[in-house]
Amino acid sequence: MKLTSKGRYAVMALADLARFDNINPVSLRDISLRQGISLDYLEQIFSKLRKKEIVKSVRGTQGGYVLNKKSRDIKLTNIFDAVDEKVKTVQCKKDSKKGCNGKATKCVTHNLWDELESHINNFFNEKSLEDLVKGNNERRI
Amino acid sequence: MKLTSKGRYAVMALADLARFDNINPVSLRDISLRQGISLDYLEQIFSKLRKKEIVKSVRGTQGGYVLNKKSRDIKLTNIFDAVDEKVKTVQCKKDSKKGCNGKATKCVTHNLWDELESHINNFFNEKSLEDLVKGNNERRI
DNA sequence: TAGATACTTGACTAAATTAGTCAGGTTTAT
DNA sequence: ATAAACCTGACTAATTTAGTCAAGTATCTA
Repeated sequence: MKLTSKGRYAVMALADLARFDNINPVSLRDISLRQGISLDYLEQIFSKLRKKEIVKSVRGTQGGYVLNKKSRDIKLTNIFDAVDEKVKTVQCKKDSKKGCNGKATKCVTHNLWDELESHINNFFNEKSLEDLVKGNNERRI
Repeated sequence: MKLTSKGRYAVMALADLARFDNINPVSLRDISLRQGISLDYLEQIFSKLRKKEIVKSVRGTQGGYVLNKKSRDIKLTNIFDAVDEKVKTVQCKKDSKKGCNGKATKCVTHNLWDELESHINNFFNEKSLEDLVKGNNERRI
């Protein structure tokens, strides 16, 4: 199971976007400066977010990105999903179709990871971008 | 945040041990065969489990490993801890001592990861080896 | 006491992943 | 026109993982 910087950056960037996009699009350059994330890396991340319709892009001068949904409707699950940040546990090898590791039965840990996975997913399903921005007033415009 | 095969193997191996150690020590060779885990890798893992006093070793012919505590008293947290399987979220860079990424304030995601971390740790603190073995009757002696 | 079994330790490594960088575009407001 | 900003794909250094390999030491049993 992994949760890496890419996921964190995506959340940070979107939280930034949620606070600063009122009317005008927000440029990645601004986000890069404010959040201290490499511009090139942000571009990769936003490319994925756009494909999943979490943000919209506006090209050209004065362009940038805008949220494509209300921040309350963007759950962390959606974000992680978009950037391929899979919250998945280690899989048992499925040599046979019957059980784990080629055995006839499920391995002892099988249900455990399933349980954990739902546990974590529940957590991320509940949290929206709005929750994050509201709950944490870093705001200092 | 990571949860890799090492942690899963440790749990599988200990669950195996919990079921088969009645009087006699269980050899890693047996565990290796039953669970399909490389013997050499198991040795690394058990070396760590022994140092944390989760198992005891018995050398020589007919030797092997024995649980050092009751399976009800071995929590998954203890196991992961022993094999350096840290359930920790991505850290913010602490350039300054004040906040994240050298900023004066905490980053938006800071509390989020803390929350998630406790969420997961709670889960692992509750589960004991006994729970696993009981709940999942792969037993087919 | 010889030999086999099994633990013990440390060094090494191939493959995968991460967290980016780099280079070269295209679009559009001014 | 030109600069700002999006867009895309290829590349890479560093790290981690999931082991393997080698060379032991301890102890039981014949």
